[in-house]
Amino acid sequence: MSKIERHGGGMMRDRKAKAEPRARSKIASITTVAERAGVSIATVSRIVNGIAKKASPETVAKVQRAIAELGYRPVSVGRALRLRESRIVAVLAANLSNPTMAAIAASAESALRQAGYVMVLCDTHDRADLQDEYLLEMRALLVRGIVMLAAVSSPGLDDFVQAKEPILFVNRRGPGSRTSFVGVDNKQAGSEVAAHLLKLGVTQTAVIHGSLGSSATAERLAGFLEAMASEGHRLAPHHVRTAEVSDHLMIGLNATRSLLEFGSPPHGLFCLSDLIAYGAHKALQEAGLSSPEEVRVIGFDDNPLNNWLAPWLTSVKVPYREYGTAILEGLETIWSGAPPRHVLLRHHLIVRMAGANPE
Amino acid sequence: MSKIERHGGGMMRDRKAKAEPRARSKIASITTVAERAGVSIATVSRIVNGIAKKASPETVAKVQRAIAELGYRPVSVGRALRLRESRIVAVLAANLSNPTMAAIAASAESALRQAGYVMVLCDTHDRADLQDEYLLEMRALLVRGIVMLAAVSSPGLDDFVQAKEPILFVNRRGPGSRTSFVGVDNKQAGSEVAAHLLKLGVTQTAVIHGSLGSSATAERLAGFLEAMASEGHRLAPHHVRTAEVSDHLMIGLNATRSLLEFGSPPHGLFCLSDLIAYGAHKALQEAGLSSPEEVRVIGFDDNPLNNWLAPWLTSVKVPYREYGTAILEGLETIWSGAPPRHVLLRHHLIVRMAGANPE
DNA sequence: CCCGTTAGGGAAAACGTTTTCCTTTACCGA
DNA sequence: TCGGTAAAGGAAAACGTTTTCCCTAACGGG
Repeated sequence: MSKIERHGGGMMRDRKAKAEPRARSKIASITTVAERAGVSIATVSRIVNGIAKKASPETVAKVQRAIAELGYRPVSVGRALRLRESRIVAVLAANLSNPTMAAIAASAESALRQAGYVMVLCDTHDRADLQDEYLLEMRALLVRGIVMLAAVSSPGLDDFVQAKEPILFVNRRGPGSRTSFVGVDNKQAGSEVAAHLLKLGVTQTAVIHGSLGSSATAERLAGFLEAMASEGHRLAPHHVRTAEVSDHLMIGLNATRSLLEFGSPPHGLFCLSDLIAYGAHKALQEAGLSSPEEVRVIGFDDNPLNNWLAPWLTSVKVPYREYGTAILEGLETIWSGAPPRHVLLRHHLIVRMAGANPE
Repeated sequence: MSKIERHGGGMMRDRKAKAEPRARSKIASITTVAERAGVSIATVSRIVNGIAKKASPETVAKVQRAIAELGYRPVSVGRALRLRESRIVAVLAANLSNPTMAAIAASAESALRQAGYVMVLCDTHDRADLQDEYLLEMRALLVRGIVMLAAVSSPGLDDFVQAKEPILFVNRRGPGSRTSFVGVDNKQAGSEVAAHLLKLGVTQTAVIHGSLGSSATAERLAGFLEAMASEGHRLAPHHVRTAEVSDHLMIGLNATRSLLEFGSPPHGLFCLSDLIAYGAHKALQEAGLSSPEEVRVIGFDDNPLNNWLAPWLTSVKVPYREYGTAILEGLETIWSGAPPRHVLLRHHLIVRMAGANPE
């Protein structure tokens, strides 16, 4: 205060009164601990980090007592600055309102936490500009790794990949071939769906998909179409549809509505995500078509709620729970300097046959 | 390398070969910018932070050019260390597999991001020990604020509240009365549900709830029971149920199953979360009971998927989307030093009447 | 001509770590 | 006794900021 008084008046102050770092309850720093234990901060640091052979048992005991008494915990920020790397891992998700992505993010959080990391979660809303902004922000945070949970292609992303930043791609592959990846075998899954329908004798099929910019979408579609074609069934162009909206639910609804305007409905409808399938289901209901009896709807992801709310929906289950550890391992591979790997998690086709009215 | 060679062999190394901070592509620091622009780092800092009246227009131009050329962005960690406070806001959620919490977290992320903050998201799994561990970790990160998205009571939490750490409680109230809160008026909502049922002539009702440790649960229940009682309807003890599991879906399933063992089913079933309602619905189906015709099921939260998958479920809609800005405002209130406030967001009862078989 | 003010900007400290050197003992073998 | 080595631990630098002082030059008023 006295320093401000010197000027004699408040008019001249051109910055906000923020002045010095905020008070907040003082927390113990390594210096406090060192003083209390009567050693140097170097020794405290070594003991905290378990560097052996550098302190006598008595010293270790002294220091640990001081730590306990003061409730000391190293300030990550100091460490990060010195090491030029924090214990933070960033997860950039394309769309957190998608239950599947949210579930994968949650799984990643657990796995990262157990390994001592902290997750920063960002929603890029599938926008290239936001994604780039986030990438820069994350670099400024000195994050230890970046997990792209469904990346969109963007100039900044290319730069980061080029610069060999530690990036792991999940579900959608990264640019170029030298990127690490965790996901499912979308193409294989697509062809399994085709096989399943054919086994049921369903040959009149249609597909509804979201943006083909996503490698996952493109691969699912390719797998399905190729498997169908190899059995002699080629889908008419108007049987492979999408809609000009970004929300998958609305894609399902709108695309199915317009699909039904083209003559007789298909007997099998492959929706490239569960959300699309929900939308499709609604459109089918509107049209008085029951699923799965009249139109067999197949989704992708297998939202856990399907067991409770969508007993009519056959879906490709992706193993959310396993994503967390796979992501962690993927990051560790990157950190170890090993060449990039592609890890494919096992999926399963969950077949549900219950009618819309299950009584 | 040469330093290691000195020892002549690998046996003696007692630390991992990590040695010095990792290489990574060198990113520009404030020093680089200062040198390039031919000014001091103090000047660069002032210009970056928009401190007026301290640099001539030409200097500003020079510096900004240097910044652009180098692609400089301040390293948050350095700033955080100096200010003893980062731009990170931590969100500690009780259960990220709950779609409602995930949605609120996603909403918070957007709002925080727009205000220039970065969200760290943690899943406490409703465990006191994990929550405490996270709290300490977040303090070590020098986070600017902590959002407790459904807190569990824990010793560490009490400490933090005592220490006046900037904590905002969401959905579940914090310990003591001097804590900031954002949520809905659970009690009022509970009584509205009662009123709704009574208006429909439904007086035989039951309630299924999760842990009563949650203030939200307790308030919803109290609101409902009191409103019922005030109209002369008291629920039998076995009509207010829970189940000894943590998963809300299973609570709904198990509690409803055992409820149905007690004579005639209620005509109205208030489930204190949508997930509980989904479980209840399944149990009702098993028993051959249709909803809403025979048993009117009412949920809470109104999962966005209800419109698509649960046309039989009337539910209290909480405004997810509004949580983000409310949370941001709540934090800003705390930071401004104003006394704690309780903000109640508007809820709505969404009435759905469609039968289980909507054709 | 002198004093006071202001604009413009630099030097340096501080934030909390980790790690590299360096020093001091103590001990052991020859 | 000497030389060498190991154990134990300290001093100090560095990481990238922000901010407090401080300095200089210019300028305006008396």
